[in-house]
Amino acid sequence: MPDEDERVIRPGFNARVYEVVRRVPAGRVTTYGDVAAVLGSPRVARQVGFALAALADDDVPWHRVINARGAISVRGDTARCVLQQALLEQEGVVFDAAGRVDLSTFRWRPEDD
DNA sequence: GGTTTGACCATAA
DNA sequence: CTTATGGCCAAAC
Repeated sequence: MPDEDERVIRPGFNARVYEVVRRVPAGRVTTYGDVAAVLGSPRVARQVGFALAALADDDVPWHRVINARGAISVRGDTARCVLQQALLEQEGVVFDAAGRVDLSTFRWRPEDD
């Protein structure tokens, strides 16, 4: 009975989120739902956001994770939203007038890894 | 160990 | 197009 993972990271879920986000290449974006789906359940999208909220590692490109609408979610912290868009534009991601990203172009999937 | 919350998502109006 | 409601799951209190 396999209770051991390849990399047993303590927190469990949030660590897996970080692993997936680290795989996102520069110039691409992914959605919370996609990350959640990779982890096993598309319903844990909220948890993905929560995990990134508690993030403190500079090794994780959290700014490459946006919501399914292609927009940056802001829940009380607008500063992060602006920073995120700036970082993405630095990597080549383009925002439209509504501040949204064309997911058809920049959406990244693990299979593309 | 139950309750609350949360960077979401899908559907309905 | 926007706004409102339900749900789902894991971590924090």
